[in-house]
Amino acid sequence: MQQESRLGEGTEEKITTSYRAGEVIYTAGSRGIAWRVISGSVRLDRNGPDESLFASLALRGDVIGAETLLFGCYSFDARVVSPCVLGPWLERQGCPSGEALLQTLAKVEHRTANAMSLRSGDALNRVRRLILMLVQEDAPSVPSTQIALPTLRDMADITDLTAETVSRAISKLRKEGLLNREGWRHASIRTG
Amino acid sequence: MQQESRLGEGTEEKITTSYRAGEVIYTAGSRGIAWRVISGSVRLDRNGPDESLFASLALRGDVIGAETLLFGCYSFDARVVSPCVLGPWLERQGCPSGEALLQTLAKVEHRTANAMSLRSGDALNRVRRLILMLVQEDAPSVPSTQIALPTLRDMADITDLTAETVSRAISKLRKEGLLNREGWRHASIRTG
DNA sequence: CGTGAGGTTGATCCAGGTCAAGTGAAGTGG
DNA sequence: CCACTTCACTTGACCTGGATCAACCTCACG
Repeated sequence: MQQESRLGEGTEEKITTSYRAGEVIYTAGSRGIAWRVISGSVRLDRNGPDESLFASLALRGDVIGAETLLFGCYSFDARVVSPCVLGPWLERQGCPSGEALLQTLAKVEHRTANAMSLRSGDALNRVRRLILMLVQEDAPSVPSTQIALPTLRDMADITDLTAETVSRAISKLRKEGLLNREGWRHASIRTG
Repeated sequence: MQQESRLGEGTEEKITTSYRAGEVIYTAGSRGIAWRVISGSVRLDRNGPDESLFASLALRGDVIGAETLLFGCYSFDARVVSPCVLGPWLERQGCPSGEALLQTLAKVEHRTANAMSLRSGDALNRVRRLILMLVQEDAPSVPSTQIALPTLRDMADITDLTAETVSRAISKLRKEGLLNREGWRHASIRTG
């Protein structure tokens, strides 16, 4: 957790927290509040008996840790995939409204379908879909935009490939012209 | 949809509907209510631009079609994987309670993690996990139990394998002794 | 009984896993 | 400011698990 800032936004004041790539936001079993992803991306992992397994990917607008309102603690580990900003969800305590919950529920189901699609098809398309997903959710409808790429390890976990295969896929995407390298682990993407 | 029955259950009367394997419960875009899965299993598919893609698997206790309360129509296709019984969810209309929605939300996130785990590891373990998932959710803590196996096609879609590979995996599981054939597309499973 | 959909099994091929040997960038201590 | 370390990424060579293609079998149902 790097910084906290108070931003006036519309009529209400919001508190947000920025996280850097690789940071742990929370771990399963610990206590805390539910968060909304303002920007960036977060991976949720189920820490199974043996090791930690990728469970799903939260992007801008998604709510993470909602189960804490029910169980009092988190069910998953949350780690930053690309630098992100979080804000508290449902600041005013008490019984959350049905409407907000229904929207969150619909979003989670959509997110599930997206995550599953990242594990179908060949390596090149999985990685392409992942990168487009990260960009489009962050900055929709811009012809060319910048992105902070996740680590190969994260992309490999998400797509169920190896880091080597992801690296090769990204090389191909660069040759294709989808990605242009822009410094260390940053790229610009052609979305047109 | 094969039959409707009214069952006294506790103090309240419930209406349930039984579906046979392969039946379509609803399609994306159509109107209807939200359902709770009483038994059996249902696959939800996103009908993408090209073809229908597996999005997630609903088991006993899961709610499907909740998005209809928000959008007025379904977002996914729902098809029966193994014979199932559904009941309406939130019979009395109006704003659903926060508690019930939170539970449903937590269940969906759990379901996502389960579905993702069916697309990790080698073919044998994916199929094994799928079968154990279908059994455990249906009849927990029984040493040996019966199961109506889904079609190879369904199992292949869910695990992102081919039908041939699933068939070979099931043969191995039979040799292992996990599965015993009991007639056409039925089996008993050793859960001890 | 005949037909068709689903399941099984074998042979072959290749995408991606695995192993290994680099390279480049960000730090770190002198 | 510069060695030195370290971690992430890259690239090559090889091998294997599962896809693909094909032939066949089995049950359910009309």
